[in-house]
Amino acid sequence: MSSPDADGPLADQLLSLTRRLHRSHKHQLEQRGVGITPAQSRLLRTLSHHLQHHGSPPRMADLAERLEVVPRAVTTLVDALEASGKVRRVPDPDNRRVIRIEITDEGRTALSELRGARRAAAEEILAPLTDVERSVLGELLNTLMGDTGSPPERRC
Amino acid sequence: MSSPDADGPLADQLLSLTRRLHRSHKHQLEQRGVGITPAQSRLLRTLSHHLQHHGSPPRMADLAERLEVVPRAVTTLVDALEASGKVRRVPDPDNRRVIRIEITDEGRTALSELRGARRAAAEEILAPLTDVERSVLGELLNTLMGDTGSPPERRC
DNA sequence: AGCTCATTGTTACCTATACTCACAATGAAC
DNA sequence: GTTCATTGTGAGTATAGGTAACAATGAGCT
Repeated sequence: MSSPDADGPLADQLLSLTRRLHRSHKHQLEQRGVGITPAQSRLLRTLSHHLQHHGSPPRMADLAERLEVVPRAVTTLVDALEASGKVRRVPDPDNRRVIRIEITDEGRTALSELRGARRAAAEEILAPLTDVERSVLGELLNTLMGDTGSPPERRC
Repeated sequence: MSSPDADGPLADQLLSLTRRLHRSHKHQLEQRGVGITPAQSRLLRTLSHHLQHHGSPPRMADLAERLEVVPRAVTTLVDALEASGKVRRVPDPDNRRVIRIEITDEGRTALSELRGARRAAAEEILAPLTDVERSVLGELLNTLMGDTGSPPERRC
């Protein structure tokens, strides 16, 4: 704690930086005509990630936990993605309350376009950094994001 | 460019991190009953910063540029801050188009409470990092935020 | 003078994201 | 089988931002 006052400005810069990153990401998505918003993009990637690690498509609740939002927020996102044919709601045969979210072929196509958009946005923001600096930043972010996975509704 | 594919996940982590930071900041502001939103908090700090560096209170357009939003977005924020007595709209005697935004005593009080909230939010998020790591992160962020100050309306 | 054009802030409206609350359907436990 | 927990969603709200149109003002030019 040699300089505790530095954390405030540090937080400010972090927020400003990510504001730019988010804007750049949104901009890239619009430019490329992928037709999805940043939050939908994040959901699609989460979908793919879950499938790789669990084999089965996630439930709405799984997505909510992963995205760190309340389940209700996921509904809206899935609504939009389903309307544009990127995902499909599939009822779970074992438990009629749950809905599995499957990615469609169109969704997979979007995912790859999306990867480009995300990379371009990252490149635009991270341009001033060398490869070494990027990996250092990556390490720091890994440390920061490592453990705590507390959803907002369980805060307090 | 030893591993260009790393930028995508890096961007993801950056965005996730700031989602948490933003949420924590909001949470802190609510807890302490400061009665302002994160965006208003940012405007207040910008106000103070401008005053320190220019001596005179900023115009709406100055704030918009500094915050990297369109002028219209500033109007809403100043509306809210003025309604709660934190700032004051003062007409410029030299140019009747411009409005100077002055911070009130109540606004200054809010600023100090706000500093605590921001620090607490930063602390909550940055907890896993040592002092050295924080300064490294600070350096990286300085590099990233250094130059480009392009407002959104001038993008493209 | 007057006429044109740029600047400045704002009114009105729209979008994206995420929240809370209430609720219906379902499963689980006693 | 009545009670309780889980799961997803309808309805409504708040925050943050954007566009488009506009009125008021200043500046430049003839």
